[in-house]
Amino acid sequence: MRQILLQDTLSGELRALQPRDPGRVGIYACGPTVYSRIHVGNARPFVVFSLLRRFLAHEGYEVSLVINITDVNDKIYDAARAQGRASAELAAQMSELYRRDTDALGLGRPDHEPLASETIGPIVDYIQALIDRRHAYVAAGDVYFRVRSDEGYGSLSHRLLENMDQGEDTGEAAGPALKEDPLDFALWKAHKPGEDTSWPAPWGEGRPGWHIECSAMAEQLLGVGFDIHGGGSDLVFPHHENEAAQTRAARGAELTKLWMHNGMIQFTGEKMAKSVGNIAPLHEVLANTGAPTLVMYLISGHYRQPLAYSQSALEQAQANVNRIREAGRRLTAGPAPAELEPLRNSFFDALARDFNTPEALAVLNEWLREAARAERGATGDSHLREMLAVLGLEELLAAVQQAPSEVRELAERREQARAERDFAAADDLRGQLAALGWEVRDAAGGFELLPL
RNA sequence: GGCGACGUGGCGGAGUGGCUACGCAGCGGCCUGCAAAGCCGUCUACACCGGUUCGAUUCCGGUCGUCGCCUCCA
Repeated sequence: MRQILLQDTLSGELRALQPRDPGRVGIYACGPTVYSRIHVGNARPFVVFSLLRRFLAHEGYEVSLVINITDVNDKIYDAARAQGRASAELAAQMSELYRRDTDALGLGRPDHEPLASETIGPIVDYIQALIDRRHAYVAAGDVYFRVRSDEGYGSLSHRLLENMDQGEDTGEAAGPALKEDPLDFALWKAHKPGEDTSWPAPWGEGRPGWHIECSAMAEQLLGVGFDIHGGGSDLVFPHHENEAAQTRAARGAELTKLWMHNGMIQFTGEKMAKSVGNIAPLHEVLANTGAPTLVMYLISGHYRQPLAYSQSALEQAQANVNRIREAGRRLTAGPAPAELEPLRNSFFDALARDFNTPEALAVLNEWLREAARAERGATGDSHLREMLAVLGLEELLAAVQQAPSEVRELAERREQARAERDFAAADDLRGQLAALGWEVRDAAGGFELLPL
């Protein structure tokens, strides 16, 4: 087992992973709010944490990955209302599409995908605990968290309360100020006319606020003080700051041991976001590029850095994917040469240093070069298979599909023409093959047919 | 304004106090009927200005620029 270092947002430092329960790692990552289909930016944390899980499993850990689905939220009410639909129906549909869209990444499902709407009981209990401990108060059916009652508030996002731009909508029209302090945030929102879902609670009918669901769901599935909490860097404040505060206040313990945040996907110079409108829907991109190319694109930069989205970036990823695929074809199934072992190890060492996928890919390239250089007869593919599996790119080694017989026949005829040095006919047959969607290559012992 | 991060060669993108990252593109060569694929070799760097140091792209300070958060947001 390698020592695994990860950048922790709270301390701002690289920290060694030391699981709460030896050999077992619990990860909670914030998933989408389901009011529309997800985009490439939303896919980044899904991919990062799915691959991190693979790497940790590779290193011998038993991993439990939780990615939640927020299915009760203002945006869902708004979107459903605009479409004249029930909010629960919209949320259910978008949840299903989210699963389908992320399934298409080919990385499998998280171990748990809790829904806010199915965790109401624990959420209510959580809020009650906060009220009992005087960290929360009821105001006209709402319940608010008393931010100044948490001494640690601001520590995760590294900001001081006095520096906070208390971004309350100054809208006097917003009604009477229910909060004791503008910094306080809602744990529970009283039911309002026009909202078509609500649940009973000791302080009145309503629904949970955004942040409390994560504290509750994470605790339900992983307990307090689990190993890694992740999500996009845009969630550090206020979402994760609030989660941390809630758990500290309710349980007297830290929610997680390590905070891990991925950088934003940028499109047209700024963060890809629904609110900006610069969206590339995941399912559309996947339909065009295929999963390996998109995954390659996402791991071509370090997870903490911003990553620019563009056609040319996808083309680069496509080229990388093709090169690996080509290289894989020249290998044979079986153990890799012992002299390539150091490179295999360097690959995983790179991932152990804050999940440095670009560095790992550089090592993988070296492995490919050495494998090609050493190529005498047959080089085993075991290392490559192992490395690609951790990156979620195992399908690059899938066997090429067999060409249909009529295609093979054309290729045979072309071989014949070449043997007779009738190159005009040979080139014509190559054109015919291309028209059928097959590329013919002259190989050492004959020809090779590859789908275009 | 506050907080956090970043500015690397034509492009993408790691990393390091002194030693080729890596990939794409380019260039030269090998292979080849042609092509594709592949192999070998190779050119373009560390925003700017100071400081520390025998030596800085790498540490410190400043300048300029960019991004994220401070409001829903992966």
